[in-house]
Amino acid sequence: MHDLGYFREHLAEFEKMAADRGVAIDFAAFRAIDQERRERITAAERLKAQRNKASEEIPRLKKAGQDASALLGEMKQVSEEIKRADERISELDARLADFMLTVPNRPHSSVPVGHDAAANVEVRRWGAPPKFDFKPRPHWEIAEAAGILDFQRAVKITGARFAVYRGLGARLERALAAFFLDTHAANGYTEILPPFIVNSQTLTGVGQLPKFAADMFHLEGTDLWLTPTSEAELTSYYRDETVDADLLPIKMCAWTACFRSEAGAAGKDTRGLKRQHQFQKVEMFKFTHPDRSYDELESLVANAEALLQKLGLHHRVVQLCTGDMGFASSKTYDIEVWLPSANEFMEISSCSNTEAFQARRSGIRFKPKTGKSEFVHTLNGSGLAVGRTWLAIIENYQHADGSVQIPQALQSYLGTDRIPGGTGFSVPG
RNA sequence: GGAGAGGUGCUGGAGUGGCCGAACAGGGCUGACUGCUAAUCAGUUUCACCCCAAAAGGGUGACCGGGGUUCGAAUCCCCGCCUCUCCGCCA
Repeated sequence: MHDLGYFREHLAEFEKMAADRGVAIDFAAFRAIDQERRERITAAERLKAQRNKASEEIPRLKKAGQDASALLGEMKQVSEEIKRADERISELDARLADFMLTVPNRPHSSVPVGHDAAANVEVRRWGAPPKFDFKPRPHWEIAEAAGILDFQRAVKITGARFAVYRGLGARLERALAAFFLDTHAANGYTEILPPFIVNSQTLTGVGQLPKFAADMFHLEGTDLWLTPTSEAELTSYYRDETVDADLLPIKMCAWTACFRSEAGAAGKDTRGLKRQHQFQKVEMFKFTHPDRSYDELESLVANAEALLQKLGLHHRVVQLCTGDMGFASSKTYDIEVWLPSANEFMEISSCSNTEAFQARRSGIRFKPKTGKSEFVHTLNGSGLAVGRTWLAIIENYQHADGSVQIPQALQSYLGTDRIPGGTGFSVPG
């Protein structure tokens, strides 16, 4: 219940947040429950003080050889009353905790107010769309013809929204992940290889639970889930710890598979790699001092953009408005890469400062030189979504003959400068 | 998966029903003292919640987590989680 004081103190700001994000939250119910809880605690604690006094009195009476049975009987009554009161208090505690866990983070004052993506603001663009003297094809056509991607057999193995990468396709995925991780390492991020399965507490700490249970894969009969993003693992790395202030900022990166049930996305992006149940992502993550977190957000975005620049991919940076931001975020920049076949931009990275939202839920503090320990700020950003980068390369570097040119930065990882085109539209056996 | 041992404060480690928020040692902090460092001496050292306008003060709870027994639980009982040792199995 250590969030309670913080919550009460900022209630007005939370109400403003709900309006800005366009979500309905019953704050009146919160106030009523909070009020009753306090009254019950006061009453219960009075009884407990009485019980404690009697607990000193009883052995004294016994030692003096006096009869304590009257007091014993009275205390039995009191104990039962205490038990009933405590049960009601835990019930109220649970309701307050549930309530607080479903309230999203407060947006930073610099975030544009709006209820949907229409209110997002483009911050900058880099590069230009590639020019084709033929009609550019979508990546699934090119890739299946080239024999580097196979959806048909993925259906056999698992089901819809899964993919099999093959030959240079598989190697391109691996090359991208390695290129990303090596670049991050050079920028001072420590590489982490975490578990891909996480427990409920880890997911609650980042804000995925309890609200978004339906968007994840749950392992039946356990408290475990397939991770939807390594942001969860990286946050929980320091869960319930107080880190040394001198260590901040702590920068980490991780390559993992990510799993999303994509509930509610039926019929959306059903062709191609864009929206899969399983995809790979390299994540960048920072634990920072509260005074530095917005500077660190800018450099985090710059680190992600630099990857696209080295790959020569046209992209833009968009600042999300209040209504389009994620549950845990105070401020988010999306990076969107150009997609020739669709003639539009596609999200390839999302970089957020959650301020102390996740740190509070996860109990991550730092101890300053003087004074009390404080919550750190946590930042996360894709650097980058590997599958989406893969498809962006296939589409942006395609040739009329179906072959794909490989950007310079990737050639040593892939061991070739081009993926040969295929003639048919089905993957060979 | 089977058998056993165990989980106490910043750390090590006592504590088997009331005198334990917790001995003792170490560490940290404050002060004193000694050219400096070191040593020595004295003091101090958790967090959450409730009452109180606030401060001062008072109170409640917390010895892995959750239940139970009892007037009273770190201590007894049950369930769970985790760690260690041995055996089995396995990439």
